[in-house]
Amino acid sequence: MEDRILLEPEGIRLRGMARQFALGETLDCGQAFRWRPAGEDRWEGVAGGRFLALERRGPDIFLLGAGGADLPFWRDYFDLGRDYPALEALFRRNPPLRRALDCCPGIRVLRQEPWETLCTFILSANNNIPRIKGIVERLCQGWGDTVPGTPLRSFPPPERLASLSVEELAPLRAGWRSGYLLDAARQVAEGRLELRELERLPTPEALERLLEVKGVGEKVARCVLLFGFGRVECVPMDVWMKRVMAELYPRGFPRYLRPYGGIAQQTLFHYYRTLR
DNA sequence: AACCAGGGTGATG
DNA sequence: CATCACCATGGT
Repeated sequence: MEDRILLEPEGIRLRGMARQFALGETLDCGQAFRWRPAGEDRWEGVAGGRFLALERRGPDIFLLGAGGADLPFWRDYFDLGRDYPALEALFRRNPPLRRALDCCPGIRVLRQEPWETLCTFILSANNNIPRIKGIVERLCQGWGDTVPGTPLRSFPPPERLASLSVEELAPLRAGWRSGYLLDAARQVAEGRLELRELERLPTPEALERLLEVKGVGEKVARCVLLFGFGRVECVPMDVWMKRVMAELYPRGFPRYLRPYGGIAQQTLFHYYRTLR
């Protein structure tokens, strides 16, 4: 894997990884909300306070503008250390998953920042993806920090939001979710919720703690654990996945899939949501 | 106009 | 534990 990661003047080249990194399907499949298309096989966005452009060139993926100092961050964010080809081989032993993979291979599960993930999935409750994106963008534009070299802004830190009122958040047009957002911000800002501490906890206990945040139920908590803490065994059960599980896996995932249920889920979710 | 959207809460059986 | 109205907003 390391031999595929090359530092070049333009940025970081991921040699031969296009096959295991479908840009559009990964960046715009409802796990992250700040990436936007910027041309053929090109996407742009902000994470961790940094701007990044991704581009597919033939078999390679380029992380344009990223240097050696940024590599550790993007390696974590894009889960570059995981052997996705091996995972795909495992998934292909399962017929429903094989059908989904034949249609849309290369979907990765990102490991985003816990705070941003918590907020965006609080905002996702009974909401649709385009509108979630709009709310998140307005949140960043309103209270985020500038990102060098771009008109974009970073995701606002908890302390920035903790001092606000629901009235001040009205421009977000997030509706009743604004109150939940503020509760989370205050818990984190006041040290009552230590996201760094959750990192260390076993998944069931981290889940319990997340459920204590207002507006966070089972589904949102599992999204946070999966997309923000890399707990790839977590399977968020939204309306789509409930249908998929009822129809295709009435007895749950087979045992060999369970350690990676969250990654399997993301491909199944995308397949059955877009192509049904 | 009614229904839906990667749900959650609080109040009822 | 299961169900249900309700929540605010925007799109069909």
